[in-house]
Amino acid sequence: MRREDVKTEHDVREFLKDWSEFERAVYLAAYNIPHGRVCTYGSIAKRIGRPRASRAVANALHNNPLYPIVPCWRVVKADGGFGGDQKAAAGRREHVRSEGIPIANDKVIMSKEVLY
DNA sequence: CCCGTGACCGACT
DNA sequence: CAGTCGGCCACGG
Repeated sequence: MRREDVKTEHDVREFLKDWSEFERAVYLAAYNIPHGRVCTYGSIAKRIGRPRASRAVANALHNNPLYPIVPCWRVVKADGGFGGDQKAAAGRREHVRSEGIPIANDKVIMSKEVLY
């Protein structure tokens, strides 16, 4: 399965067959975040049944092999901020803003409407 | 198997 | 309300 041919969730599974179960779960969860919404590292962790693995979730997303098929930029910190080095964080922030999500003071304004 | 390294989190000053 | 601190956990060396 070639990266360029990944179009569906099934394709994502296939493409990641050799990755760990944990990473696969993280990428699949992120893959399902709808356009115009965001999710936190912690909630992704809960969603995949590892409620305390938020740091590991962040590590996995940092190595996202399916960008931009897996929209890792829609995953933010619990306070709406963007982690990582400034340059990359700013890039994800603008990407999120371009999808219509309200931002103030470099953070997403967390509301239940925008939260996935 | 131990150790350092993070795109984290919640509680507590 | 901004920092700090301890706990967390997958991964690679």
